[in-house]
Amino acid sequence: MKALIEQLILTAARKAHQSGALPSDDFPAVVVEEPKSDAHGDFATNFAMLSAKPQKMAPRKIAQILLDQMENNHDQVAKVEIAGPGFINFFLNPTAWPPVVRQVLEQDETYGHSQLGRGQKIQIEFVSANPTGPLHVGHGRGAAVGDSVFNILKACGYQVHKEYYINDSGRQIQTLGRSVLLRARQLLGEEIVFPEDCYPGDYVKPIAQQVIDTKGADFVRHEDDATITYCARAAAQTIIAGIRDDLERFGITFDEWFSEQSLYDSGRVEQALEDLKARQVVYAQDGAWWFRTTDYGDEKDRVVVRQNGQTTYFASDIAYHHNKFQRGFERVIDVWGADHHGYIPRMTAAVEAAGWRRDQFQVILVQLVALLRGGQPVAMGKRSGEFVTLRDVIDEVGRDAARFIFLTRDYESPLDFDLEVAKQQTNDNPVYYVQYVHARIASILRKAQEQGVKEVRWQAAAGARLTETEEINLIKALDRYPQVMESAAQTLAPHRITFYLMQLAGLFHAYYNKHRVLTEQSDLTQARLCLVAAVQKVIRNGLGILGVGAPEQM
RNA sequence: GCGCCUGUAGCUCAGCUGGAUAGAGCAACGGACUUCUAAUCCGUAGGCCGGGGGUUCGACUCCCUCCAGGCGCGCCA
Repeated sequence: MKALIEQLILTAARKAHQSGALPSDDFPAVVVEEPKSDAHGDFATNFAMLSAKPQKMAPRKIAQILLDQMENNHDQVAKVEIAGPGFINFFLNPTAWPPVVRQVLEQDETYGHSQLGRGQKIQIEFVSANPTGPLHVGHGRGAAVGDSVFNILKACGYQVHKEYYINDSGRQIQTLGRSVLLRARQLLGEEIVFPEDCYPGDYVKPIAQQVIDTKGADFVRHEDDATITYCARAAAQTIIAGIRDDLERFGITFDEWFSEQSLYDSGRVEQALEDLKARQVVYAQDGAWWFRTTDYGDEKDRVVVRQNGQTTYFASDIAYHHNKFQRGFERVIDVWGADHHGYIPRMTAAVEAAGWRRDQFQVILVQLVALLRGGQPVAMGKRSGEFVTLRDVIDEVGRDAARFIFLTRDYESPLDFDLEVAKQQTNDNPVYYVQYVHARIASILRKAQEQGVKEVRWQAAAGARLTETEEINLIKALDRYPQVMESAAQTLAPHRITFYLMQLAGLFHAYYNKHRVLTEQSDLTQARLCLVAAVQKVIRNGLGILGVGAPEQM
């Protein structure tokens, strides 16, 4: 509907220019918005105001010229008027709205999809938690955001690939191996003071037991590199399997699990470093190799190969990101925890130094999550050895509530996740508010069937009976869904879908309480059944984007 | 000290990349179930958009500055 108004304005402007009424053909981008106040019509544009400068004319005068060109030859538009400093307000004919319902019903699960992305290849990487322990709530937020952004981009015609990067190399993993080894020896009765830098969590114990069971007690008595490496690999494997399991339970699967170690094994890290050397952006100093990231806006240069010859984490990350682009992705999106924001400049440098544009690399910085129970903070952190895992949260509050809550906030703002609130089935916890709409409509449809309604089919004549204010409001909201989706894709903002759904749900509940769908008049009943069926589809589609289920009953 | 994020109703947050009189939920108060699910709805009340400057027809939105909170500033990952 909005597109129609945009066309109307642009056409009028062109005609006005051709007839000489407007001197310039330097038109601003047509921006059509939906005014907050009904008094300002269904749609409004500031086109005339923005044209004031290029046309060297008063905004209201330009508006009048455009109006003259529009005539009133469009049956969807009832009235056009000039208001305030030069807004042009459009009032639509009430009959313009009902056909939207038909469109929703026809497009069904593809309603809201678009070709915005034109098949652009995007890689999105998220979670990528180190395999040194189970996932916590912070990872859950990143997972919910990443997966939802993936869904949005996919729906908007991008070719998206989602990936989990496994940090299965480096010192951290060795530390994990040592932790397992020491735990194993403790299990065998040895008195060992557990070192500060090792992982104290309970999840290490079963892994240690498993090593003892498969390799025997003698194996773990030797603390040599081979033994540690074995323990590390075994632990990482087990933990990754657990992570994968938790994510699946959270409704998330990846197209690819990408191993850091594989970058070393295939020589890609070395290759990436050679590339940087060839491009003369690395230099040797103090026995280490430095990447001149300051050339690309970083505040200091960064080490890629340490004095001791070992590469840094940054080095493999460079290799990984180069690899992403080499695989043909035109855009790369990383979802990181806010505590990693300091790495953006150097990663951007790495992308740019290798010849890609900096705007091809985007980082979604997800702010931290504070876990609460009844308003009181729950102790977190791996070092404390005891923490609430993502799995605990899913088990306690449910997958749908958890995912929805993670997306009820812009990811740029910090989130308090209160377990008590998440369990409550009140409006403090709007997931049920939205799901309830779906269930309610399902119930109406069941009831209709019981009453002998064979099918729900759109018919224009009957559709014209949708004239109640609440019905028009609902249809307008349905009409807006594709735009919300596109704006969510453009700004990578899944929470817009969440808020849209809450608003749509509110409109439906208001309608439901005021009007009956199943009436004595069969054509009116048909029209209303079509309307609510359309609402149900949009709710289902939207919840699907968020990774939340749409129940038939509650 | 420097960088990033945040600051909007008592609380939790939106505000559609600069639009008209700043919105929603919770909490408070008052109402609505013989009806398709009351996990719902209707109404009332609630504001110096952290402070101060600037940009312009117009600023919660953009720029500068100050204040407050969170996070980050390793040859760690």
